[in-house]
Amino acid sequence: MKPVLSTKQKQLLDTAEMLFSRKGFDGTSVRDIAEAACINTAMISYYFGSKEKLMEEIFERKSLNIREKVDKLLQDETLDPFQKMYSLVDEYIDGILGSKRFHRILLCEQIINQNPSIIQLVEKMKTRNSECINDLIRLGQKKGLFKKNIDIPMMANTLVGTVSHMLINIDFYKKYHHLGSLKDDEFERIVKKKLSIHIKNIYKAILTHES
Amino acid sequence: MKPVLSTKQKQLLDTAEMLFSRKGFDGTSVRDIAEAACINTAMISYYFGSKEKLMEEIFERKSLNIREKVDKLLQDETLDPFQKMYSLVDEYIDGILGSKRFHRILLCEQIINQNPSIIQLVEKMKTRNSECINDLIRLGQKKGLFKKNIDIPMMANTLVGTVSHMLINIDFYKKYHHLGSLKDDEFERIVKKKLSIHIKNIYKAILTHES
DNA sequence: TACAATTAAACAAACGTTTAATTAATTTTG
DNA sequence: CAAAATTAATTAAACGTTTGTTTAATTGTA
Repeated sequence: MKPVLSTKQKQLLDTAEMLFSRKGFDGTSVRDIAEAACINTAMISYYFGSKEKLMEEIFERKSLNIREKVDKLLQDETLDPFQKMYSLVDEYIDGILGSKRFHRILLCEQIINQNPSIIQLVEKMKTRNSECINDLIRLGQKKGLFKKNIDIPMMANTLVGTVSHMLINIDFYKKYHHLGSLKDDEFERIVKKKLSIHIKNIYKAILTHES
Repeated sequence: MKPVLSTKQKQLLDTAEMLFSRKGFDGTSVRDIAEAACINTAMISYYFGSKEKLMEEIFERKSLNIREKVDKLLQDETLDPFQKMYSLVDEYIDGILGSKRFHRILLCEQIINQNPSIIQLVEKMKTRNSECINDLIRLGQKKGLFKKNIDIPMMANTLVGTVSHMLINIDFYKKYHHLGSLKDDEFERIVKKKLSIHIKNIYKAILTHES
């Protein structure tokens, strides 16, 4: 487990995450971060070693890991395979929209692969999360409820792709539905609900209908 | 119409696009670009005015605009609304996967909004392309083939999100399906085909089934 | 007294852009 | 048509900033 951080360290990580998500890693200077956090610039190297390692720290602390929750889902005998898949969908929606700033950074960082430690971390995360969907789908297939020949990474792709793209287009979405007057948390609730229904419909169709 | 470019100008734009898509705008220096293109650094300012304007030039020349093609689709009376939607899906797949480098830059740039001209350009592109899907869906609804109450931006979101996320995860996808030995163009053909079938299935389900 | 936290200043390197000089290409002129 | 004049293309060097990091001195705390 990662060591506990001081108030100032948390403040730096949080400010850095905020700036990285808005201006990108290379578009944010250590002076930007320090100034926004009202902390001396030298403290970043003092605490984390370097700007790169600060970024790694963010990734290590924020990576979405749903393995534990899926294990519980797999064992839960009160839920049928569909309900389990639906729970997974909601886990992803909550996980991604619940930490928008990190997942915006993640999106950029997946394209601009530079830091080897981060590449490795993301790769591991992808593999684990991919296995989760895999396990749940295999279960449904074993019970004869899901059809065979399902392109599992394509399923994952649509789930993460749809939610991630909402992250990018959320302002456009707000405008289109004339929801500008809504409070942020209320709008967020609606978006999550809409995404949830939408993706569950898709999953149901793909998992059952013959093509 | 944009003026014709010299060989060197095209070379610089192409090299810049390649580097921006791999290292990001801020992660790429003008010296990087010039060196990779074997052209003197000063030529970038000489030709384009600045690094920023070079980026704008890339966007102006590569932006995906499917309005024309959709207009033709709308008028084509040999196709039913489903076939028209399916054509749109393939247009997006070809458009995005056909210029991967630009669309990787676009993904990053949508998150890291900095350059006002590019924000405006992307906004316009989104609106136009969104209207296209809108028109096609309204047509199907008018003919009584598509169900009512379709969340159109959510449809667009799934289309673009799924294809864009493939752009990010294409190596992972290749590995998963053990297609590493395939030639690039052959693999690309397969991915496009798989995406096409997958998204058309989704669209068919959403456009017809009652939820 | 010792150790941790914090600071302002300094560091070399890299950044985007401009300059002034030179070479290449084109146009004008006799 | 060739020489001269003009414009365009290209170059190496320099410009002033900004970059991430380190230093050495100072303050706070146990």
